[in-house]
Amino acid sequence: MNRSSITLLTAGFFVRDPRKVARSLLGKLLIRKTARGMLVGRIVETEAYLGADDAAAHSAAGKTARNAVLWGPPGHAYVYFIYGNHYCLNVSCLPDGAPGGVLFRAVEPLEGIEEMAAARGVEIRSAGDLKRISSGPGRMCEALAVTRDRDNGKNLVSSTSDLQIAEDGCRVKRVLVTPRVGITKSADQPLRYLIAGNSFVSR
DNA sequence: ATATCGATTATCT
DNA sequence: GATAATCGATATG
Repeated sequence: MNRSSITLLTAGFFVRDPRKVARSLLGKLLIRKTARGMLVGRIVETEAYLGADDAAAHSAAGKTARNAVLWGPPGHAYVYFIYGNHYCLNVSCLPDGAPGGVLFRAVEPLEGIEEMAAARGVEIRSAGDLKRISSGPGRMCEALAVTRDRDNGKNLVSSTSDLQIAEDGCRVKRVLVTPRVGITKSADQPLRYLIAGNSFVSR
């Protein structure tokens, strides 16, 4: 990570098909600013959820109070609570008024690793323990202290936001595409994107 | 190593 | 009342 050349993504980055956004987000940075410093992870795994023709998307059944952010302006956080235990973070895609999003499934911890491990209750005794910090949507949210109350609807490409998506010039060599994880509807579609060979992806 | 299961609650039928 | 874009623990090979 080249710290001197970190730049925020623009809202325009997200005015595209979620499949394009999901693929393009690989290698980008997810940043949480805290009073104690920055938490930074490199995005290594995403899933696209299409507004239309995607039974697995939360937007499939229409706009509700829960999923309204998916219809809102691009580059905003859609956070939902699942299985009575976990939060999951998405970013809204497509122009204001059109539903669509990308789920963040895993990041590779880069900075603030001690803080993130502590938030997860993970003790770092070996290199392998690093992989348990943020390899999975629920784990990643816990590591970055992402919750619905705090972050749902937040602009992720605003310089004043404490949760941001940025880039540092990192180039991803090869991308793997597989079916999405944990869904029952439209489970066969290849809409999960991950950096080939990266060991910080989920399961 | 993989398989199965319980936790726990917002949301929708 | 059923389900869910998950995780961690436990059981078994």
